[in-house]
Amino acid sequence: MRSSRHFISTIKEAPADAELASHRLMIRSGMIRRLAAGIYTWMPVGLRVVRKIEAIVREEMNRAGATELSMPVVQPAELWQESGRWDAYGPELLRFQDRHKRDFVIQPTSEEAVTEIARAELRSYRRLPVHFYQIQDKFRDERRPRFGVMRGREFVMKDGYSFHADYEDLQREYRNMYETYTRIFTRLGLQFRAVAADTGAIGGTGSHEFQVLADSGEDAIAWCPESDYAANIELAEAVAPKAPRKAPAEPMSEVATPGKTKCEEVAELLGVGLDRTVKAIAVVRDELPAGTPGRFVLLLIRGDHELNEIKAEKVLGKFRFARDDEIEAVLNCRPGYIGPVGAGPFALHVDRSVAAMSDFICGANRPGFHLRGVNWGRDLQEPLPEFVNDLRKVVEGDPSPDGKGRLKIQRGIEVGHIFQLRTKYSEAMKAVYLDAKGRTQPMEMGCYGIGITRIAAAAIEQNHDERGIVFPRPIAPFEACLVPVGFHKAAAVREAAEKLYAELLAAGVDVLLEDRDERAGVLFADMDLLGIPHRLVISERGLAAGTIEYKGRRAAAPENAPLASALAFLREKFAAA
RNA sequence: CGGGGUGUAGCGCAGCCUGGUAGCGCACCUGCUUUGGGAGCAGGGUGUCGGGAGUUCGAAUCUCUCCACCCCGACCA
Repeated sequence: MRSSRHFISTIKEAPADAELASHRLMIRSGMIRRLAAGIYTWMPVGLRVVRKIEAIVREEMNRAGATELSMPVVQPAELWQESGRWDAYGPELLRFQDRHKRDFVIQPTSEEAVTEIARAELRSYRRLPVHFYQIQDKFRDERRPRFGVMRGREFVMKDGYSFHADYEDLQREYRNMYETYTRIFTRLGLQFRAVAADTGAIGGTGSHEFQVLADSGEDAIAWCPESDYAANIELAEAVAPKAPRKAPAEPMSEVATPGKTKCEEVAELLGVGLDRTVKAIAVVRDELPAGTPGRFVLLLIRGDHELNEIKAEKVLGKFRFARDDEIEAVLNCRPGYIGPVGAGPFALHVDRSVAAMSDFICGANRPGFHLRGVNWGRDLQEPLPEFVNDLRKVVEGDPSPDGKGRLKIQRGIEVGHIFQLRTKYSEAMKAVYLDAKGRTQPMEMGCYGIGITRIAAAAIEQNHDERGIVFPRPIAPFEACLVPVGFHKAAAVREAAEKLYAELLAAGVDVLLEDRDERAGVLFADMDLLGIPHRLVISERGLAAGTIEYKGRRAAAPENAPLASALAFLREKFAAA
């Protein structure tokens, strides 16, 4: 490819709203251009990266025994009503009507469409297992799209769906996909970690996420250096304290804490550790009618811990945070001073750490006052076991749930997710087959996603420097570039460049010939910005000596090689990289 | 969804407070010079000042309204 014909369009200044390095660099390098919030055009250079990622994913999926098909982006509402997701998915599901006023959706994933195929085509156990996958556009009307294509609304995803006669076979395919994903992300040149994950809205049991490690990631993962434990922080269990609760040592007393509404402030005022305080988070379960006991809940979390909403939802079902006016109406106390002692109609749900505390500090349900020396059993009723649960996020240094050491916390970008769906969709949509004995059975299902376009952003997030992107070779828009200095001035340079360019192309090297009529500095800067991993420079100076200059994108300084053996030299560098 | 902010040339911004008919840098076009790390000089403005309504002799500027986009929050007791 010649740069003069490839629409290279770099800019020096990125839009002011591009926060993330990857977002900024993708704009500056001309990989993407924004069309609307969370919606981007893939420019020629960016599209090459996407296509390379797709090719690796496709190759490994095919190798793993999956079969590619392509389902419609526009899908009828009936299918989604049948699975229940028309109601369950919420506003992220983009819906519209056609000219006949019939409802449609733009697919955010394709469980329904693929199950429709499965139930029509897979009538016999003899046709199972089957694994269909597709690589194409998805649309999710994100509440807040940001970070360029990292969290865009329209994006490219590889989504695969497998159908099995029994759970054992689903588990076999799940392991197969775990290994396939590991191979894919390794080949893509990414640093990643597979972690146990929550199954979330998609449903089912058993799930792993593949997280690219990056400080800017939106997810937090907890892992144990001493074992192979790794989980999304949403899921990671905070194990119950082992030490028995200490006996009460202080009497309960009220202390004035005017203006101190946060645990941090109260702890500082009283000169005690944050882990001696308890915060009370008021929530409401709207599905319980007004007046029902348990509609208002007070969640008790240790002051130095944070609520894990996903864990709380597993215990409580759907809930929302109480409004200030609701708290005042029920407790006659404003937020900041509420607590479990005398909390009236609020049901108490207690984190395990709090249940193990004694002589703790909490709000007094009286504005401007907290209680200290509070103890379970003595000052407030000992909570029943079903009201003591794991409600908090794990923190660095917590014991690993597998008992083999202490947890570390790291941030990550979710680029892959595999699920065992079991029979959630096959039962809802009656995807059944006949087994060897002629009995009707629901199919066991798995689903497996990879965020193709997000990988491009994640790779840049993980690989960049002050001059621009540093692409891993497998996904670089070009694996090498040939930069002639004086292409439009010196016939000798042009001839040598054309000759070597033809030789590299014939050898199958994915090379960009920089034939634009620009100053050398512009060409070098652009090649660095684009992150081309290997660079060859032809110049009059070099030609006189019979040499060509080589520089790796990460290398500090260039080196020279004989022009005659440039191809062999480049191949050595490829092999070494 | 809640709070805040911003919309002026392709991009980054100034001008707005205190109304007088639009400007800077980059990019872009022309010419000359330059030519191995984002060149220099000279010339060129490519704009419904987000849309609409209002106040006014006069609105980018003041008022109202709508829209778009961005940021923060939605763990706060």
